[in-house]
Amino acid sequence: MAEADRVKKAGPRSTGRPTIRDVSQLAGVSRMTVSRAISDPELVLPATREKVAKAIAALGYVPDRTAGSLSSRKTGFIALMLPTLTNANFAAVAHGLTEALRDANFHLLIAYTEYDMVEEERQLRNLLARRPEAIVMTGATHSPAASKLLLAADVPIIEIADLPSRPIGHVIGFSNHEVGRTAARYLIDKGHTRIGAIGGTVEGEVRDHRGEERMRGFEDELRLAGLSADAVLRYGEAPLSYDHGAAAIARLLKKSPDCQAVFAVSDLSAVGAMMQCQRMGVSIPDQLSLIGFGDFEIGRIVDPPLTTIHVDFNELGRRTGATLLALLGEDGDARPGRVDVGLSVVERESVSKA
Amino acid sequence: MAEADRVKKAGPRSTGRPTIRDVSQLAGVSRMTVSRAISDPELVLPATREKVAKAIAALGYVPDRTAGSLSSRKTGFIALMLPTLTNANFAAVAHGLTEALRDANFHLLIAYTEYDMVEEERQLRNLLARRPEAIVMTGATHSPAASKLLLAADVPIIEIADLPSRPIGHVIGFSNHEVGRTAARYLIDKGHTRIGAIGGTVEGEVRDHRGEERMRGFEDELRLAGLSADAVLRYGEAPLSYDHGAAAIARLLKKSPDCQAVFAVSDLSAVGAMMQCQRMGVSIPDQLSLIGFGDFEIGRIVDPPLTTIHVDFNELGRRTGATLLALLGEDGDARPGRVDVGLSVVERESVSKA
DNA sequence: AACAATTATGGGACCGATATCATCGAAAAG
DNA sequence: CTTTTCGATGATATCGGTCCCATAATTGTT
Repeated sequence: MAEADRVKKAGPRSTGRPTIRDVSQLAGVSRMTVSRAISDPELVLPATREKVAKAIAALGYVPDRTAGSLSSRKTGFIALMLPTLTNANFAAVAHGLTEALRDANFHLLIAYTEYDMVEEERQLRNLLARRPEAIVMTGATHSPAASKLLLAADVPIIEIADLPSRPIGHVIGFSNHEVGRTAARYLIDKGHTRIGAIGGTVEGEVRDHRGEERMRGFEDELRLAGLSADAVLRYGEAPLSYDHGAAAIARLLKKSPDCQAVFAVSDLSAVGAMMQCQRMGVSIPDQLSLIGFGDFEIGRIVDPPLTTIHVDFNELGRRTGATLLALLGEDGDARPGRVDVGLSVVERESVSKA
Repeated sequence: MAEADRVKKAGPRSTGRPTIRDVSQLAGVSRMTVSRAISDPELVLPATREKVAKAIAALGYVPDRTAGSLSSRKTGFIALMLPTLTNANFAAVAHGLTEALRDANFHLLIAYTEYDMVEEERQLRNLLARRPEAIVMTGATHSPAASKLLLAADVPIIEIADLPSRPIGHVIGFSNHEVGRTAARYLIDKGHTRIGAIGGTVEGEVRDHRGEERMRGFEDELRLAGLSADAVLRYGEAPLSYDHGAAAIARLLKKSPDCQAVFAVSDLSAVGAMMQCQRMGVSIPDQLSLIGFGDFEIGRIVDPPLTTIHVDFNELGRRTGATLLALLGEDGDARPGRVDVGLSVVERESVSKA
């Protein structure tokens, strides 16, 4: 019988909370049996399992995963790096991921970069100290040091919401460049020729790389169509919101009063711009067409409803979760995958008909 | 000199990543010195510190907090239980908290109940296994088992966004009952007598206890004023959003066509209701006054701007963070505190003037 | 100068689980 | 009836840090 376990008392550094040893002593079995009864019940006789369950309930025992993690070298953590949580789409990703990982008993460790690469690196280091079993990064632009840390981490890495040409690991995303191009094409197809855009990357310092990518795609498509990109305005800093859009559109229209159509890199800016137009007596879509990005709920609510480019962030979160589960499950398919969840134009009424 | 540390090789169960032992051997000091150089540099001579720093950089060493947590019995985790992340106010709380805890090197462990008490209990158990140093619960209505778990956890507990009469630990919140009463009083003051409300708790099964509390406060105030609470409609289930408000207001106006003013337990429902009224040709505020709760950004955007009840969730998150830091810092003031962050009416234009 | 106090560092046990291998009894195979 | 196989359980080392106490070196005290 488990003699060694029966006599051992809690050491001086113990927390006082019941441990697996207390359970084993009360149940009259070894610690290993308790461990198995919890994490792999089929290996234990039903009668034994019952005894253990009783002891657990009697003591109010809650296993310590910190200890378990150290021993098994599996922490059950997934690191998720987001620009911010106060953005419905990123929140949706986090939500979808949590959902997908819930039953596998993984926990998400979320960190926010606030669109700052230095902060990203700092946060990454903190995250790494928790020994996550996989890392999910939003975007694909990292500092050299951060890239090095990621490579050295030796765990699956998934870059999401982007489609980098030189990815570090797996990719589940969409092309932000294509978003911009699609927006431009859409406005061009509607017959506009004086076309502008508002986004948040001030000259010289890029914070929101994905937003900047959308701006570039937009510009590229304009040029391809032989149109001027003069009315593409970069103003303010991420995170972009209503106020940004309002200020940006005011500037833009002052600079380029003949502008017929505008792409906003975020629906939030787009809506802010819309409000500002109302205040300035600029009618949408009659005097100015507006297309956004992100398909935020608010775009359905405003009047006129906002035409926008939709990406299924929920799907993105779910796909990421499923990939993670596959990666961390059985064998761990090592081949880095690349998934493009695509995008689509949601036609509503903020763009004038061709 | 550290002879024992110099010879020891990595064991068979090692991950292969550099450990503190590798650093100590390369730097020619003991493990403890490395540990101190990292977490308490003042205890180590600058020259030694330098040697350690070099070794750390050379190896790309990242400390393992799992091991550190086990040993020090300080995990650096704060558990945060939220109904959902896809709600700007809760996201703001999470954001504010993260912000406040960032420099103290704490990590937030977030779990979502989806407004389900059974799920809350399950999530709580999972959270507890991570040995958080404090637990932040949204709301104050828990299952008996959950309450027992919380009590037994033996760590500071903060209940937020509510003002329970029999709290488990610290409280930082506001009275949801008072929110309802304030809304009712406001509408009454504006001269309305046929007053209704829409909220999401179906008869018999309460999911959103805080929302239900707001409904009750609303009803209580109506009764106090000698008004009928017949037009208080419970419909649908949390989480409440636009569609809920739209459906609910349609029902309500069908049932009580003479209703003059309506309180929605959430701005999201209120905005949905507003849209539905537009579709039905009911003019706001001329034919129907509308007041919401939560002061979501969208309320500023819609037309007419939504009158609502504001609670500073940001402040709530910050206060919670500060309290946590104090609690986990020096001495750990044991007296459970109680903070009411209050509430205020944001007068906009969705309520007709008296 | 002798002794106490302080500072810098090291040695070893320990935190609470699980990996791994050993053991033991019962059932299956020969 | 022995030998092999298998299923259930146990003993022990180990994961990678930090706590606690010991020790050596330095500084301060009278």
